[in-house]
Amino acid sequence: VIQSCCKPDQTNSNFFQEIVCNECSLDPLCQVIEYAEPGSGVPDGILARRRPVQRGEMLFVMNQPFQAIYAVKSGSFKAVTYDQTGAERVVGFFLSGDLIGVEGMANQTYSYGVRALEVGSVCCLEVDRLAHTGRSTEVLQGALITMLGQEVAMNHLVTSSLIRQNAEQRLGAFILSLVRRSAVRGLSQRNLGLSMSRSDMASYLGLARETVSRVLSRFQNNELIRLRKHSIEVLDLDGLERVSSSD
Amino acid sequence: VIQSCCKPDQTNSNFFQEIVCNECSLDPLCQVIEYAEPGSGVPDGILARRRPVQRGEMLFVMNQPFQAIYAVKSGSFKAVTYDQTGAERVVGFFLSGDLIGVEGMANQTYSYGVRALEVGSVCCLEVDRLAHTGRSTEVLQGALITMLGQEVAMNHLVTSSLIRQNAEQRLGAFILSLVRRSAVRGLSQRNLGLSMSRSDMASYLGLARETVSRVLSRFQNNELIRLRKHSIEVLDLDGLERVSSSD
DNA sequence: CGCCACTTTGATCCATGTCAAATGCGGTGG
DNA sequence: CCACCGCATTTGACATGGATCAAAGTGGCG
Repeated sequence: VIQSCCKPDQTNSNFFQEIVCNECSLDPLCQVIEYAEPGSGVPDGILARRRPVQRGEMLFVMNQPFQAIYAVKSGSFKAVTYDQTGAERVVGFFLSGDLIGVEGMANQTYSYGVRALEVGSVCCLEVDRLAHTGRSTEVLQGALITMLGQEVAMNHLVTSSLIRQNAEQRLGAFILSLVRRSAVRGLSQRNLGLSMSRSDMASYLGLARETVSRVLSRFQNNELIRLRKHSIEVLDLDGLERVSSSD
Repeated sequence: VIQSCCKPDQTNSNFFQEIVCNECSLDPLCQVIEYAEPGSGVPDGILARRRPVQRGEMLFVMNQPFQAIYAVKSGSFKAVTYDQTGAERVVGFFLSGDLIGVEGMANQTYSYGVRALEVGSVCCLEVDRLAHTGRSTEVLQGALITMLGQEVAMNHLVTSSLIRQNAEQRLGAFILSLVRRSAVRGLSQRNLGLSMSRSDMASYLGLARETVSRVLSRFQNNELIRLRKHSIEVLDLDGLERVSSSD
């Protein structure tokens, strides 16, 4: 029997709430794998397997040769590159159900590194081995093209809006994107885990740490959100939409 | 005989310098087509054909169903989206040899419109018909994945740097990107055609028109470039690299 | 309990957006 | 060929959002 991400390795006990497979971005690929012909020479348990990760652990580093794509089952991650001075630049966050590393497949190299923001677990699909599974390749490629295309389309939007938004709009939109991603996964839309530091958010949004802090405080004063230690409670969705989209 | 972009339709006389096929981004796909089996049922001249475009003409509009990918043979184009107020937002430029519309393939919809900045010509590859050419599909998909992956990787870079660069850095990097694209195509690296307006550049870079004007003037005063009517002469490449990368 | 990293808050300065006016350029009609 | 008009570009003056520097507050962990 082929080991897919839907059949977690029993040795990996995991105490955290995990996203179920049919809400997982990797699922289409897992499906493909399930449908691969028996006897295609694929060793059991190779294609997708669960793996726990520690806080701070790197899934892979920038410029490392491409090996696998990952699906986040629980926890959260940040994608980082480095500027000339060696300072970390956050270029993205990954939450439960997100796919990590898809675009590395094209260049055979990861264009950024990925670090875990908290303990969690991932499903790991070793694509180079998958290439030998026979006729499933075409279907896999189709799925991949769709994912890449969506990423490109989304990126265009994100880029072109981020660049001309002010600090309130960027942070509002950022929070809303977290809310929406929570909603898609069926999680609470009021309470958002905020596993990344203010510095990470600032780096991602192209703002100074202090500005992030100030704007979040302002949001709280205006009763749009309530700040907690490592989470925020969303009080006024409409209000957030208003500040983030006045464009 | 299959009509590829390498065999321009004689009825389309074109007076402008065109990029040769082996420098064209579409060439890998054209190659695939050449290698498609004879008798595969593909009508002659359908796969890729040359087409002239007028200044201001739209290749396709935003949200239009995906039909074809284009390769720029001559001329230049801008990709545009629209904000809530209906104002145009430039999200990219396409020059000779560039591919247009690749990511539309994934979603079956173009995520932006494309307008010609000057007279020119394109090769037009109608992908939906290509899907019926038989076994070439897998190779085509491979090429497509590579292109999309590169686009995603490049976008990550562009996004994450644009957002935290100041006006000089953005414009310097923009000019350098034009220089590099010229170099790849074997064109002059000193004289750059600047077919887009200052407003287009400003929109693309997320700056005010006035700021673009001021910074270009500053560049000229510092003898980095010389401004012409619709072109710029690059005087000091190293200087440009210096202003654009101090990050 | 105390250290250290992170966050918040305050004060100041500068880059860039905005408004306004001048200049330049291409096209059109006389 | 010239005069005029409209539009793009340039230049100037000013206002302000956010970066930067500085310092105080907060929380986690040994």
